Amino acid sequence: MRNYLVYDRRMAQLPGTATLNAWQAFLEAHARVIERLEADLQAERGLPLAWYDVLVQLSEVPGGRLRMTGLAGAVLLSKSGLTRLIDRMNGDGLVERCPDPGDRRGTFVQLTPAGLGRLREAAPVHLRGVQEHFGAHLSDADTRALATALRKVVAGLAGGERHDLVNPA
Amino acid sequence: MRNYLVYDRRMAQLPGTATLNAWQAFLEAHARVIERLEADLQAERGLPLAWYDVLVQLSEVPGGRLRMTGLAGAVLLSKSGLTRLIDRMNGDGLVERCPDPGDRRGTFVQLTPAGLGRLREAAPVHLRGVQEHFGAHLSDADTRALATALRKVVAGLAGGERHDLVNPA
DNA sequence: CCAAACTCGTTGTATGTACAACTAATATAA
DNA sequence: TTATATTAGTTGTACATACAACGAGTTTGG
Repeated sequence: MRNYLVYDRRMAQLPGTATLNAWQAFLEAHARVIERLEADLQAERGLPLAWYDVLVQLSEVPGGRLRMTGLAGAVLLSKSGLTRLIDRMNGDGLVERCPDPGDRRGTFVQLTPAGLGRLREAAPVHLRGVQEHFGAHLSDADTRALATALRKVVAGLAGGERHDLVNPA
Repeated sequence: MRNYLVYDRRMAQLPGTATLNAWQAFLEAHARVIERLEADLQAERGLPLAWYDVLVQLSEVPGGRLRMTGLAGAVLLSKSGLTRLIDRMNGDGLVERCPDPGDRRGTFVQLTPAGLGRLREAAPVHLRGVQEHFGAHLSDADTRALATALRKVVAGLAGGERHDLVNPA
């Protein structure tokens, strides 16, 4: 029986210099770009990046509404984190909570006209920032390579969930 | 007078689809990989990633000591955030505060033997995670392209600080 | 049907982080 | 030399987030 996969994993278990260099650049680029985007959006439109992210997710779905759990997944936040975030955004009138008639446990978060307005104001600032602080420094080839490589990472993580070897499902 | 630079910037002001794809992949990859690394290190060694980062920074400098401000910059934390983090790590005996004899305002953060021990235990877990969740999914070419591209982003940000056009320095 | 198991969202609580104000020490300049 | 400005680090306060426990609603198996 071939067991090269096990062997390969042992060989590949520790990252080499090239991987560590890429990892370090990845961390620093993320921290610095996010910091800049957050500062720009806050300074020019008074909007935290997390709020912008919620507005974008809602605006991209038909009806402008999502369930709490779905939205939490989309913006990479915990359920409780999203509850509080939606509290704050609701306080500012950017979203509303609506009951889900089909499942009375559930709550829809609905983008309001005011929320859409805020998003329309903020989007040019944010997109300019993405270009200025990220895209502008990359050649077309860089951009393609980056997207390709990082999609592999995301796909690999999704497919590489931890398995319980003692009690396999 | 040639003003194509101004023209170019206007043309390039908004990101195209390719840039947005790369940006989205970048965000998702970062969130998912960090989440996994944090969970692994916490589960297997009871060490938050932020603590690990401090230990690494201290271990990489001769004498195992850094000033608070320098360390704050290295781990991308605010001064006050670092004060509290060092409080906690000091409480666990992993670092110590030592006065700087040359500048009595200053404080050195000194890695303790216990801190070095924790780092030595944790490093294999963390490095395995970097390989498993990040490096393993990339070809050599991917890895090189990633490092190259992201270093350009970091360099571009460093050189592209915001200037105050009204009150130039 | 009904009871057990599950799911949805919120709440209590703890942790972590930032900003602004503060104290102490040092550097600068008249 | 002293007054002023600058720098290092800590502290008060507010905000943001996570985890665990919970109540309410829904699904599932018998």
